[in-house]
Amino acid sequence: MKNRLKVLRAERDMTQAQLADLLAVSRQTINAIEKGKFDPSLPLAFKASKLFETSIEQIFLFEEN
Amino acid sequence: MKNRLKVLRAERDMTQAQLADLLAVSRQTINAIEKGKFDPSLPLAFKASKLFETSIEQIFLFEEN
DNA sequence: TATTTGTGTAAAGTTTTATTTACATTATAT
DNA sequence: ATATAATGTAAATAAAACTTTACACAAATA
Repeated sequence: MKNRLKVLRAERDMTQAQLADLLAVSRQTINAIEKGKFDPSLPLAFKASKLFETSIEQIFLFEEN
Repeated sequence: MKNRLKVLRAERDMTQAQLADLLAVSRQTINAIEKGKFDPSLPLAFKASKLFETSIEQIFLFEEN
């Protein structure tokens, strides 16, 4: 699963730590998701979509397999 | 998190077991999600959205707290 | 009545997501 | 040049999602 978190952060001049705070997760979690180490939970994906005022589908790109 | 899986199934005359098969999870997982015992993973939410040809947001209703 | 089908649930175990602590590296600023 | 901020990563642990097996119950059906 790819995602646009890094770009969305950059557009808002936001650090991983700031995003982590806003989403109430650890900085390492944000880093791991950005680097594709694992997928966020659905609740976390929803929180990100609300924060960035867009849909989950516009942030996370699902790829089968 | 609420969801419309039961209705989406009913509209298609689909059992929990059939949906589980199509999403490649166990019947108990579908049941647990429908009953709100836990949230699906993001990949599973995506699979459901593709299967029902709609968005994640139209299937799963996020509620803070 | 007996059987089958669909659903609800529970316990034990595995896998995945997320945390905490910690340290290394890169870039920026003083 | 040195300090500071931001990022990458790793190991150990905790929490959540998911599996497997198993059983109970209600409704439909043979």
